[in-house]
Amino acid sequence: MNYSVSEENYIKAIYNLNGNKQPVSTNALADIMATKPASVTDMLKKLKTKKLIIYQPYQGCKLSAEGVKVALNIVRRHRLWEYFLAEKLKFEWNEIHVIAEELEHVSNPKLIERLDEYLGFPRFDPHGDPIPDHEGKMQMLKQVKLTQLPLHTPAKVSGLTDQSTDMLELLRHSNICIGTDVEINRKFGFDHSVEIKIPGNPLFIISEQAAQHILVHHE
Amino acid sequence: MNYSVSEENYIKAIYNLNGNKQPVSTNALADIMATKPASVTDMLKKLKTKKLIIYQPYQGCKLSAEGVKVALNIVRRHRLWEYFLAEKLKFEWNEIHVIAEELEHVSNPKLIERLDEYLGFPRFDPHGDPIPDHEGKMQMLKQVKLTQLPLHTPAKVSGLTDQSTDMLELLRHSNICIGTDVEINRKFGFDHSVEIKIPGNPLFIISEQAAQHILVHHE
DNA sequence: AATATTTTTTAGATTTACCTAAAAATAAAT
DNA sequence: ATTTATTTTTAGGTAAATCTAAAAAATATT
Ligand SMILES: [Mn+2]
Ligand SMILES: [Mn+2]
Ligand SMILES: [Mn+2]
Ligand SMILES: [Mn+2]
Repeated sequence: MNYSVSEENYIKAIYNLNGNKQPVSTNALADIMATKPASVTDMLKKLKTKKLIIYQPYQGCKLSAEGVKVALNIVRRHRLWEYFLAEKLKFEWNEIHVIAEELEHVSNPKLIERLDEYLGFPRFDPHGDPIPDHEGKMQMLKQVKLTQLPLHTPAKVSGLTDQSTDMLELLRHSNICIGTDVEINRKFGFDHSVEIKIPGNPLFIISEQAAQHILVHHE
Repeated sequence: MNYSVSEENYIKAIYNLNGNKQPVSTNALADIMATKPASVTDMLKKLKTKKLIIYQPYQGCKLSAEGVKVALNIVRRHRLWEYFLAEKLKFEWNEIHVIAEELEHVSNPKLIERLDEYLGFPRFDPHGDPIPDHEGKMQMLKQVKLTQLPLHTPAKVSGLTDQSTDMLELLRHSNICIGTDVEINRKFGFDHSVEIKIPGNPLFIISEQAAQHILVHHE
């Protein structure tokens, strides 16, 4: 099957709202899609007839098994293009998302397989999110929030729970990227801010608010 | 300005029918766009109000100066992506066109400039067609048919006037691609076939029929 | 010049993806 | 248990891009 750009964006939005697990409300979807609830209802009816979602009026919607498959494919395309943009075209990691929003809809299957191969089958995108393989499987890491990392324990930044422009700006200013080695040098009880050590960089402090959105993994 | 995929495809089609020089008929356009003349008329009215074409009912259409600019930009994107697909993703030259048809509409200007840079500012696409630079300028080669290349004159294959599957098969069998260095070693008066020399390859003969569709440039 | 043919445009519909305003269903508060 | 507020759906409409069928204009043929 082949889906319109609009259908694909809805499917991906439902997936991003955890619609493969819990029901997603019409309003939540309208909010994310920057559209009106009435438009969402129209689209939900359409996606239901295409058997991509499970939907009963007033009950919210969830992705069907087929819907999850379609969603994972879009996510795969999105993240592979993000990797390409960052790795090959040297875009900053905060610039890549908008461009990948467009590229993800170019749906030639052979193109994506060749791109994957060309990139060396990366398993994580530049934001640390896992890239589904051609079967939709993706590798998960056991991550902890930076706020919960024990003192003096070397770890690697592997994800972000806030990927807003403001957050990315802050991180770039602090020289933190996905893959950066970090360690907590000190924790401040007053505001729960943490002092970070990055090899080769001077020590610096980050707020609890920021640190709780930075995921790391260690051992 | 930002144009729809449909508008862009029409502009490019007009350009490909030499609509920057001669008027293009409604039927010719309908033919190329695989649509009905009535639909073409609708679109021509729209492109006229956007000042991309010069159009009077029953008189055909031509691109305006702005229309040519837009067209060259689409052609630039198309050919850069074709180069990427062939050079980096190792697609065959006959597979790349359809994919580039989609990619050309991803219209982030910085993306295209970065891609151009990443590819090393190529000036010709894998079919030998010139790639407009960011200002719309493109380098033209004085090409001659291989049949008209003088004996023992080193030249480079730079274009094809027949891009059929059969032609490709023949060329691939003979190790001829765009950019291949060739030289005519001998011409046979009987059937006007020519013996070709490619550095590092054994000599071989090609028919006049094939040779007249291969464009080369020399000096 | 009159007629026939081809080309192009208009008229009127359809589909997709939106919208606003109002009605209906659900959830929360009294 | 009512009333009130929130959420969601229906009803009806718009704009883009297509279509078919019919009318009009331009060309070609007698
Ligand atoms: Mn998108
Ligand atoms: Mn990402
Ligand atoms: Mn196209
Ligand atoms: Mn080409």
